[in-house]
Amino acid sequence: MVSTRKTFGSQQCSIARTLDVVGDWWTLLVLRDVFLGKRRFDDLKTSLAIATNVLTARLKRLTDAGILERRPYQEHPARFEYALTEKGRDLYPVLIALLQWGDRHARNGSGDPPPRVLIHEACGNATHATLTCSHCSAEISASDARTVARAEVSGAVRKARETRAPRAAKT
Amino acid sequence: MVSTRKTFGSQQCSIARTLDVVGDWWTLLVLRDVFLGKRRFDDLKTSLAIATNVLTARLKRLTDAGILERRPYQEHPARFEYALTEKGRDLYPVLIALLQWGDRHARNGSGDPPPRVLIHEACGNATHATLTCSHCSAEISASDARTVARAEVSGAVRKARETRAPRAAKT
DNA sequence: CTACTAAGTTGCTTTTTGCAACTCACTGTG
DNA sequence: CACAGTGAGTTGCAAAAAGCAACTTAGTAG
Repeated sequence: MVSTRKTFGSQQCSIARTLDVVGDWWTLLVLRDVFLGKRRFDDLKTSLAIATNVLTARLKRLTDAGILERRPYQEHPARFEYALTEKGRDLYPVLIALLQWGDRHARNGSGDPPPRVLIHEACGNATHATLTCSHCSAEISASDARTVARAEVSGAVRKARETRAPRAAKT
Repeated sequence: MVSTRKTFGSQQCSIARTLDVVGDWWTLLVLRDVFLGKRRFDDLKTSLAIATNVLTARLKRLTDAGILERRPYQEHPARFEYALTEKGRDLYPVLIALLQWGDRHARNGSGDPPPRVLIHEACGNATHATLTCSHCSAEISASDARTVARAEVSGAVRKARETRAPRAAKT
């Protein structure tokens, strides 16, 4: 069917499972457009220059996955729009992370400034989003975080508490 | 050519350009493993159960893109390892965002707890990373942020400052 | 009744994957 | 040095997706 050539979904890894739902060429771009407010088939089709069958398949997958909700916005010629569910809205950080990496590292050769700027309306500023620790509010980077298997958790936390930054041993 | 069926790279959008480099089935999983400390061809191959030619292609693309650096770790049988460059390390937020979404929303049916837990070594806690505004340090969510074209920036910021949350008009 | 639009389907061609088998360079062992 | 062994790939081929264009269905506007 549409899905998994190698079923990432069954892997024991949340990243793999996320990619299983959302990790192909078009899906994240469709979501980008939905976050930008495009919710209709034709808007998406035009904006993405995507083949209709592919768009159909993506919307179906996203709807099946509970990321989008398909609902009619008019009865008689039965027209539908696709809105983000909460599950879908939770993908925002992923999009923002991609956006910011692109802004910093994927200027298309010509050194243009990034075409879109992130505005945080709550505070009214053009902003730059950072990933911060829910505990200490410091920015998290690859060098001071790591993931450990759940089973090792208590030990790992204890270890980190004792020795403060053991720089992840080998891994 | 390895590349782009529909050249996202040329699009005026940082998300599209990022996905152009990193947005296919395997690439992010390869990076996940590199972040977990796997740096050798065979480790990656085994861990991902990926076909060698596909892995070769991915590593080459990532290396060409400046995300990984290929360097010899021994001379005589000329063996190489792949290390993250700074550009590569900057993809960490993307992986974390995917990880957390998966933890919350892509439990594989069985309701298992997420298999890996994020530890912030600087503070020693199992943590949950949030996206926060570099200005006001508040958490950023889809509903209180939006992106605007660079050209409109000064106006948009001014508007947001004045009216605090105009909910992104139409787009 | 004709033209037109939104939202898809269907069918067919071109690309990409996935897989297995093969090469190449070197190692360590006797 | 002959010989099995290993890491890092290539090459070739069958199968799966993606791209493209034409067709359908349902309803509106004139």
